[in-house]
Amino acid sequence: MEPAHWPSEHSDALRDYFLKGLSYAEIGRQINARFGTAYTRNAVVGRAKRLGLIVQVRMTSPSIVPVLPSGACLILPHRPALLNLPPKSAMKPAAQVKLRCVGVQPRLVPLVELAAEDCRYPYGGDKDGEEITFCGHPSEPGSSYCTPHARLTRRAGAGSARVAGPVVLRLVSAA
DNA sequence: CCCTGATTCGC
DNA sequence: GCGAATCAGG
Repeated sequence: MEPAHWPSEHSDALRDYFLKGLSYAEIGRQINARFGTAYTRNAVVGRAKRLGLIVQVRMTSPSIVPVLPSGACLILPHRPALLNLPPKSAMKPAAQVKLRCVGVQPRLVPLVELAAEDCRYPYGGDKDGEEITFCGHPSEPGSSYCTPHARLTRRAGAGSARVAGPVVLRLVSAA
């Protein structure tokens, strides 16, 4: 990794997605797809936190209430009904966020030319006003995506990449 | 089992 | 500051 620091574009995208309500994993995948990076969701979370997007609730155990005035009780005098920032929970607008970027070359088929068996994997949804095209690769039966995209929707790296594991410590009982 | 969120810790 | 490892919940 050359850039030890997040480019502003990445941070901007992160903030955008974050405020949009996407999950960290999705944000990470989106950013990775768009910029060709390899941020893990951990990285996204960590970055988001450091960036100040994440609400840090400082709840230390002891003495949550520093002072307890005999008469004055500050029991939430104000009730801000709605906050500017959407709560990290209770929101699922982007149910199925499409992903992109895989080792595949999308045919970028326009919607009008998209066949029934073509992988409906959106490309170009990054920028507003940009034409959205689709992967167009033959999709798996029963799925709307081609193999790589279908699996991209799921987990990454796994699948046929179970190598590089923690070795197979094999005891050679040579004698 | 899979997923995600959030924190901690070493680099 | 960065991100992997790790823990915790669904």
